[in-house]
Parts: sequence; structure tokens; C-alpha cells
Amino acid sequence: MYITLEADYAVRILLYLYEQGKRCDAKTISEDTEVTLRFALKILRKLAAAGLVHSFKGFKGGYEVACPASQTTLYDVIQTIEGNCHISRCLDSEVGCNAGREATCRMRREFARITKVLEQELKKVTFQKMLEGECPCTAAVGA
Amino acid sequence: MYITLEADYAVRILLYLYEQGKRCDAKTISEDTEVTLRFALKILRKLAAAGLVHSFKGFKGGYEVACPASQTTLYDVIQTIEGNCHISRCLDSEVGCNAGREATCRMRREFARITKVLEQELKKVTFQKMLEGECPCTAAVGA
DNA sequence: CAAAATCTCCACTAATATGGTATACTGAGG
DNA sequence: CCTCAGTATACCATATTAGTGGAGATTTTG
Repeated sequence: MYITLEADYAVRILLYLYEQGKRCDAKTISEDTEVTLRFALKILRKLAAAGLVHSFKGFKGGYEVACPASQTTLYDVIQTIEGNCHISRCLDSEVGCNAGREATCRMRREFARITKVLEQELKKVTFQKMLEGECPCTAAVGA
Repeated sequence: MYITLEADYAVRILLYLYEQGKRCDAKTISEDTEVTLRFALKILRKLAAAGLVHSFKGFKGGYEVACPASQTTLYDVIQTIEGNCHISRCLDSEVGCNAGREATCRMRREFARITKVLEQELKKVTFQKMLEGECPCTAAVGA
């Protein structure tokens, strides 16, 4: 029931880029976000392929965000890295159901509904929102 | 972002037991739910350990549900099988955050919120509800 | 053009989670 | 007290995830 670590890092890296608001090279990103350089590169490539960041080669190269923070959501990033946001494999495609049983089907319906809710929640959270928010780190994050 | 297949099966098996409303042995359960016998046994053991089903050894042994369908939820099952319903590893424990960065923290807050929503959705779905629901997949319930 | 900085592609390894199995144990009934 | 129907415990194989590596391509600068 986790998002993968990779997706987690991807969010972190993108948030970092939004905070910086300028072109950053992979090495700096890696150091500041504490994601190993290699892994960060891999993630950045995926983000670039998805059009969430622009990459620039060569001497003064690096990465910068490609979309306004108000238009990029957690959903976009997770989708980009993981390829889907389903909860149950049943929902991946019609093949998922390995039986035509009605029990399975009832589950399916509930899982589909919950997936929808989750999806909407993830779409609600723009990077803008994350940037704006006060950080209650000092207090307990609680729950 | 999946629940595991194991949790998926667990829901299926438990739903089956509720439908049957009587003691069933693992072999029958396995055949009817199309979960391999061994894997079903493993899952049933976890469900038993969590008190969701009772297990009976020996000659007329088998499994039967231990709680009313109205009091058992998807959340209970997933929790039992997977141990948590978090979305991000950050939330597992304080150790999760591998940096004290505020960026991480902002993510954390959002993930915590979404986890909460998800949790509530999963808690909403009782087995009672799943049993009651009409299923558009199959018209008749043969056996 | 040459050199240096920086990304890109492809492949590989290690760790962990998942799915599945073989064997050991338990209670009932003769 | 032995055997059979059944569950419980421990274990293994494979798939997925996390992370690494090196050669090559691309751009800037001098």
C-alpha cells in the first residue's frame, strides 16, 4: 500500500526544483535532497520524459521545472513514476479479475470507488499548495 | 500503489466465508475463490491470528468468520495482511524521514492527510455492505 | 576546434517483497 | 493408539524495487 520510494523521491526532487525556481544541476539536487546522484538522475530523466521538467545538456546544463506549480499535482508525479494509481490489480485491465465471480466483482466495485477517491485527493494537491503551506515540523505532525 | 495480491485474496476469502455463513475447510475455500490452497492457508492463518476468523483443527475442522459482517471492514483485512495502510514510508515511523528538511515535511503532511482519507474510505466499507450490494456483473448466484 | 561540464542510454547488481510449497503438527474417530 | 482429515510452521523461488556503472552524446566556453 505504499507508493514506491522512487515516487517519493520524485516528489521531493520536484518540490525542491519549485523551491529553487531556477535551473539546478543533478549533483546539487542530489546533495540537497539526499537522493543518491545516480538514482536522482534516473528519476529526473523520467520527469523530463513526462514533461514535468526541462533538461539542459552541456556546460551550464541542469534541470528546471516545466509547468507552473499550480498545475502540477502529486498525482502527476506518481503517475509518471509508477504508471498507475490503482489500489487493486483487478482494476488494471479487464484481465485482472481472475474469475467472473460476483464476490470479486463486489470487491472490484468498492476498490474502484476508493481508487477514484484516492486519485482525486492526489490531484487536489498541487505543488503550489505544498509550497505555500506553513510547515508544522516544529510542532508534531501528529497522525 | 497497489494493495498486495495477498490482501486482495484475503478480502475475497473473507467475503466468501461471510457468504457461506458456515464452517468451510481450506480446500473448498481455495477451490471456490480460485486462490491456490497453500496460499489460501497462509492467508487464513493471518486472518485467524488477527481474530477475523476462527480456525478449527482436526477431523471436521475448517474456518468460520469470527465477527459480524457489519463490524468487519476492508481496512481491518488490509491492516491484518499488510500491517499498515500508509501511502508513504515517511509515515511509518519517525525514522522514515531521512532528512529533517521542510520539503520532506510538507510532503509528509499531505501524505498523512491523504492516508487519513484513504483509511476512512476503507473503514467505511463493511463486509455487510459488500454482501448487500447488487452486483451488475452476474445476474444469478448459482453456487 | 578542443576541452570540460553535464545529461542520456543501456545494462547490471543487490535488496526486499511477494507468491508459492514442503513438511510438521493436531484433534477426532475408530 | 493409529490413522485420516485437517491446520500450522518454516522454508524457498521468483518478481519487483532500489540503486550503480560506464560509454557516449550534447552543449558551452575559450
